[in-house]
Amino acid sequence: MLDLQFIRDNQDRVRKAMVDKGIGNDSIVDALLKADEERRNLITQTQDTQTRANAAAKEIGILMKDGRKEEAQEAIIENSRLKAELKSLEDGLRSAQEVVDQLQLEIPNVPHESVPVGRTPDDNVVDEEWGEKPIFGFDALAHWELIDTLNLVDFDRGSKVSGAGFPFYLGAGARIQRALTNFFLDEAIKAGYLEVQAPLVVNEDSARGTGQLPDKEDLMYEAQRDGLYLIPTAEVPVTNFHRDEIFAAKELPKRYCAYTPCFRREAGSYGKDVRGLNRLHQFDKVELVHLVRPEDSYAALEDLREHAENLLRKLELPFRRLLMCTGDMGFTQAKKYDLEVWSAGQERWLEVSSISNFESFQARRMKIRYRDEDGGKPQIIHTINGSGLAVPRIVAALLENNQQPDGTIRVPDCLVSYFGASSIGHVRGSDISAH
RNA sequence: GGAGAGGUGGGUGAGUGGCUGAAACCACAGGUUUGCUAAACCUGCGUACCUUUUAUAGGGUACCGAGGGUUCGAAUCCCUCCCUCUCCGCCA
Repeated sequence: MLDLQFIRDNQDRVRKAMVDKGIGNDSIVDALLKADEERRNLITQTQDTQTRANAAAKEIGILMKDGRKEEAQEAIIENSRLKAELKSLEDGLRSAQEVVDQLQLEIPNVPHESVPVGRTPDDNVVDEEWGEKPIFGFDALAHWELIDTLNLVDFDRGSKVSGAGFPFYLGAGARIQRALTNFFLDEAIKAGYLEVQAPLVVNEDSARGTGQLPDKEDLMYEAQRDGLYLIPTAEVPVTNFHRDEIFAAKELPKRYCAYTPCFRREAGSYGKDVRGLNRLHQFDKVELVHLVRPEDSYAALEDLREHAENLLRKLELPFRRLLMCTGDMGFTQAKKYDLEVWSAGQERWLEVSSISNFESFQARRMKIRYRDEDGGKPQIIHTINGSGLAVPRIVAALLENNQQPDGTIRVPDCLVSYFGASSIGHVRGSDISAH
């Protein structure tokens, strides 16, 4: 949510943002400004009337105390008229306010000046590629084939028990995910993040706070009876942790890491895009969240990005970084990077991290503020978050990139102690034969 | 799930219809003074919005869990909802 004053003062930038992001149309801005003007007019009138009514009520109190009953009675009658007037003013104000509130939620965040203008994913800028794509002397398999051979994941029974996109992970398949999760958390803790375990369901206010509502209901599973949503990412509970709070300046920055399963309803496309571990309705992820002063947010964005990239380097996975264009970056972001990992069996890039600066857009909705050392009014903070990292796609890439001629999978050095072995399926089936 | 109690400013906590945006204390910030692992005293100290032809300034309105209602006037009375605590039951 953008500041109303900002929208008033920067109409052109806001209109351009909507065009560049390809969201709505700028008649919303006109409607908003008109409703806002009406709202402010009504506020002025309403408050003016209230001032008079308050004065009258006070006067009546004094008259009553002095025992001047008749004068008081006259004043009461007089004041009743004011009250009726007030009623209609308030009704008008309420509906004007509703219009403003609703339209304000329909205006997207303004992209940072460094963000390329573009319409489609093709307009995203590839910032950097790192690492060597592996070259095999044999036919490289896709991870779903490797998974089958090594019996790491059971998709069919997942479908039976829950539905498509809810797999069971078995034996080494389960353990490699646990190893990755622990590795990610430990790295984050080393970097100074505070680990949190968050609720996996949130209420409507929280979903609105981080921008999942309104309009993105379809993204989330809903427990309607209890008014709760399954979290699509730990970003939602972790950022809302500080909703409606005012920090002292010295308390910032706040940096949190959280491992949670993530639930996504998104229908998505069919075929290869959703094959295997590429796209699931439930997946594990470690999320990183920063709450910072406004002037620090772009440095924090780079810091988080660097952290996530280092994880990929340690995992020895080739990856590239995309700077997302205006049309592909989303409603709430001011600037966003995607990290994509090379998956050698499928010969495609898989998104494993999305790192965004929301500036004050989320924090304004959540009323997360801080007070500067100099005192003065509380100011809205900035929020940044990013994955560090999404687990199943890392597994997919790891399986595909590290497959060996003998059918085993090499485990990267950084994971060996977490995983407890230097390869998966070294003795064919030994990990899972017990099952 | 059953029964009861309660939700006031950063904290504790007064306040049962008008002079209370809210006492007091603590915490915090600034100042004075004495000086020595600090104390005493003074002052300040909620948020949002509107507005004043533009100010680290003034004026106004709203907010005492949330939303409605009664009243000329509500933190104070009524209704609904949410939350917290205690006891009982159940339970990883």
